[in-house]
Amino acid sequence: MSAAREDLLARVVDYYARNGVRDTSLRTLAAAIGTSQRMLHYHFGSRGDVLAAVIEAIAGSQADQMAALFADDSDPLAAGRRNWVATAEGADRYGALWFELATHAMRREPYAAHLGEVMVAAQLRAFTAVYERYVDPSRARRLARVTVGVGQGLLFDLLVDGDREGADEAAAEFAVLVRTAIESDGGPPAASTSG
Amino acid sequence: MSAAREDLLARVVDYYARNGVRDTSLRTLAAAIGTSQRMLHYHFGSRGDVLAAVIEAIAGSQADQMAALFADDSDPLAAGRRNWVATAEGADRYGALWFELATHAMRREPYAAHLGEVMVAAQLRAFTAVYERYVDPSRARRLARVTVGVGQGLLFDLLVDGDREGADEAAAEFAVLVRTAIESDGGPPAASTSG
DNA sequence: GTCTATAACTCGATAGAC
DNA sequence: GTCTATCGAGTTATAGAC
Repeated sequence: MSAAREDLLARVVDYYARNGVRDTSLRTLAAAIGTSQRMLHYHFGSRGDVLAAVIEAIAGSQADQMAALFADDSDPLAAGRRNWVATAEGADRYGALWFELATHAMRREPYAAHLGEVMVAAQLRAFTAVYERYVDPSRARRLARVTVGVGQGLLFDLLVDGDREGADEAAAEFAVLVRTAIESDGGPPAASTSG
Repeated sequence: MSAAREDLLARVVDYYARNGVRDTSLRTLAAAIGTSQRMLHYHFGSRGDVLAAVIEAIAGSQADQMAALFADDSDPLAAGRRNWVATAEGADRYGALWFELATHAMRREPYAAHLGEVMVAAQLRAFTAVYERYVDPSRARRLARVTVGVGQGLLFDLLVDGDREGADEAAAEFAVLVRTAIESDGGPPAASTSG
């Protein structure tokens, strides 16, 4: 994986993020990012291989971001807040591409399997681990799925209607709902060594 | 709008729902639904006009479904439950198309403006009206946005990982969160004539 | 309204020099 | 690694008979 390829890939991702994947030919793409159609074939292979490389890049950086957001677990519930802030900040740039690529995973395209895993399963695991500090494992799983859903859904609505303030307020409201639920819950069955 | 066109449109929607819009040429589409490329042009116009007609059809039936789901307001909170059931039932058939078309609204394509309105604004209004029976208008708006987001987000996760049972459980868990929040809330500021 | 045929164009992919 | 040139297939859209 040469430096030239890395450089090219970054520009391809940026172009797709701004313009979408659909209706973008290799010709148009190459001209827009200052390279030639020939170079795209040379570095990536077919058009599908370009898309696959983009999807892998997005999946990879999403995984990295997740790891960073959940690294500091001194205040586990804050991970949810940090996760939403990061999501909303990247919305303008990567939001629409996020959903467009997600549809590839939904249609079970093999090259998008890893992305699907990162988009849902990885997040579910992370939030389940967080909630298991406060409630029993079964409810932790349910709360995790709701939380991941809220993240995806608020991003969806934000991208469609552009109401960032409303989205932020809703995220805060959800945090209240979760805190209330956890506080009135009996807590995890086993003893937890809270840090 | 002739009966032939209506009939054709229904088949186009069905094909797009099963196969996606991208990478589908008019030739392929026409052959698959038992018509000719010429007829698509005749009834709809350009390829873009076909897509616009599909989007309008989806927006229209979504609006109809919403109206039906919120018509019976004897138990307002049940609307959320009915909404989720309807969403999950249609997931396999229309879920991926829903998100694919949503990206057109996110990119502010003019022909998708109405769809965006139906996908978010209309739902926000409906759920805000529901919650205003229980809490003050400001919190009702926030809860409505969370609720709409949960619907979109749980559908997203369901389509990506296929876990219908997990999605249903999460929807039920969210209903518990909302009920708890409403019960511990002071209620709406003005007197409400509860039915 | 429906058909066949085709014009005019763009696409992905490759050839081959440097 | 990067360029220009091009092949062959596939695309939208239209023409024109019935």
